[in-house]
Amino acid sequence: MDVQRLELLRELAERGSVTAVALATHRTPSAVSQQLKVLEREAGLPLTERSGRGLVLTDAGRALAASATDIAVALERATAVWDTFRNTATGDVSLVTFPTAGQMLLPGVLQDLASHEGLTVHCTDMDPDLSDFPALTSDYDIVLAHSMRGQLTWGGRGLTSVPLMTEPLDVGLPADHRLAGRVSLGAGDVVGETWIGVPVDYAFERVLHDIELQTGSRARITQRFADIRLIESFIMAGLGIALVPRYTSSGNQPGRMVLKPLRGLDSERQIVALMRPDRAERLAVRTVVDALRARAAQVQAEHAAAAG
Amino acid sequence: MDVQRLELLRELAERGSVTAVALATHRTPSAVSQQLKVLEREAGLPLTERSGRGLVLTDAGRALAASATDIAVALERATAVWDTFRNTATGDVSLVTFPTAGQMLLPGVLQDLASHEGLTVHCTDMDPDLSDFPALTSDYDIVLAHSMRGQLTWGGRGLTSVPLMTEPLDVGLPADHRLAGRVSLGAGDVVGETWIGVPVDYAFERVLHDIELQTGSRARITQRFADIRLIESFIMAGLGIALVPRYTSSGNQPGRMVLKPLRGLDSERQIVALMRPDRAERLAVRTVVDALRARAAQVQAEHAAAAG
DNA sequence: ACATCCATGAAGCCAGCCTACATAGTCACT
DNA sequence: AGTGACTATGTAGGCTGGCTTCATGGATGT
Repeated sequence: MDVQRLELLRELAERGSVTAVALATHRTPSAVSQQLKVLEREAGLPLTERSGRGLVLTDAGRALAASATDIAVALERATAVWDTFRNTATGDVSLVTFPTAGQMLLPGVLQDLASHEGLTVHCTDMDPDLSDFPALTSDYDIVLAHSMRGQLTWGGRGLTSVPLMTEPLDVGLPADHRLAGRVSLGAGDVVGETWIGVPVDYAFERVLHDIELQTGSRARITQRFADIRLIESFIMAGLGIALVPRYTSSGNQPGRMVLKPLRGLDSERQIVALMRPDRAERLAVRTVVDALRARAAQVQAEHAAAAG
Repeated sequence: MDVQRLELLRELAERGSVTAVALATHRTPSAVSQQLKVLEREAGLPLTERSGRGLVLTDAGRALAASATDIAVALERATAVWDTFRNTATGDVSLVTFPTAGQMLLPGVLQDLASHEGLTVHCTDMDPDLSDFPALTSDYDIVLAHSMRGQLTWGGRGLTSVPLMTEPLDVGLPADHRLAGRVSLGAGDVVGETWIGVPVDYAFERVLHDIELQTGSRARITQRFADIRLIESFIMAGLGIALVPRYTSSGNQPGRMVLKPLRGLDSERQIVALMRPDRAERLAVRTVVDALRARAAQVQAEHAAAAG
């Protein structure tokens, strides 16, 4: 009963094809195929079966892959033990973020982690919503993901999820807008405005939907952008209003743009760190996550202080 | 980070010497030493240190050995998964028992397990109290142990313990004894008798101690035997009375011996199956333990019916 | 001081896992 | 229907890594 082989089976469960597993583990497909065959012979029952030109796991295969995860967790916990004894979080940690969260958190996090000799964090950004967050955990140690409240798409898949912060979505207005003097806005105040939206199927869309549901009117959306800077430039040009994540935006720009909270709506997003459970056990990974949490708390505190 | 090596470290933690580990794992001491050295180099910190001509684990070594157990548990759980899918508990299970429990349970258990093709149970007996029950778990899958209530010497050591039954300790009397007509006996009734005891430091001794404590008198013990049959033969010969485990003894022998419960005393022993946690996960082992539990319950039920 | 018991080092053997290459089945597109 | 791309999987051979054997050195006890 070999751990390496079980690991291969788990990779197969996640990635779905022998070739993908081979790519990910720096081996040839032949090697993977051979090892799986050995495992199957040891098990004494079929773990995979062909389906078209690929192959899929049997029930037994899936069950075994699941317990392989437990083994991986125990293993990583063991290495975390000696990392703790050396008191050094070392190694490489890969992280993928969506742009806004990265801009808000990562510079500070990397500065905070600079003191950790031997700990290298590799960061990449990837468009949100276009990418399947859970799937990314196969290729990155940490995936910064966001979700609107209530839609807990992950966690069910056996992934570890650490909440970092909840960020309110405000309404961004030009500074000379007729509503710019208000403290907060309700759905009725804003539904008639010209909106700058996000691409269809982006998560923010739901808040606009809620506004429409609450008022019974349709919002007029003329532009759709993914990039927050682009949206803000349109707001400041007086071309419309938009939902803007409070901490991520450039904030109130005196004379150009103001942010107003939405009331009576569930208008905030959860930002979480998403990980495969075994990866989450690594001391280096936990160290980075802790830094993320600290930084997120700091950002929230700063904004609370500024508002109060 | 290799599982095999961690396993070796765990064996070292249990057995205390490289040579012992080598013996147990069918390797040469040199091989063990080399592997431990590799592990140490990987860990980047000392896991063992010399002490006299042997060596002992450092704190880090012990911690790592402990997490090695978690890995072993996860691993055995994985093999249990596929055993479950094959629906066959196969392989060899080794068991060591003290004589009385073995006589009471094992014949029935082995009969019950005869239907399991490919499951072989190797049984051995060993003198109780003389042997250190927890230590035996290194060499046997299942250790049948007994303890008096309140003395939970094991469990603390990270061992898995499954209770099988609690067996009352009765007083065995010759059939023509003056107390033979009584339903039950108190400490005062029996303390003045001539006793046949067990070797000093046997667990039963505690009940006699309690009797002495309760009455303030000393019991007169003239013979000390470990073997229950021998004790019974002395009772029937009218040479004294003794504590007799109710289910294990030959029971009431019309015209020769009667058993009377002790009241007002905590006079019973716990019979448990003691296992290393990883071994306990094996389906074959669990199957045997289940059979033991069933048999034990049956024995208790039969006696309850006979008494009622 | 000697015998003994321990851990460990060096040299060499061998199994197991990998790569490279070749084969066979499945699918999509013409 | 045929061709090409893509899938998994066999076969042959090389290389790494863990084992054994033999030898060394320190610690203990008589």
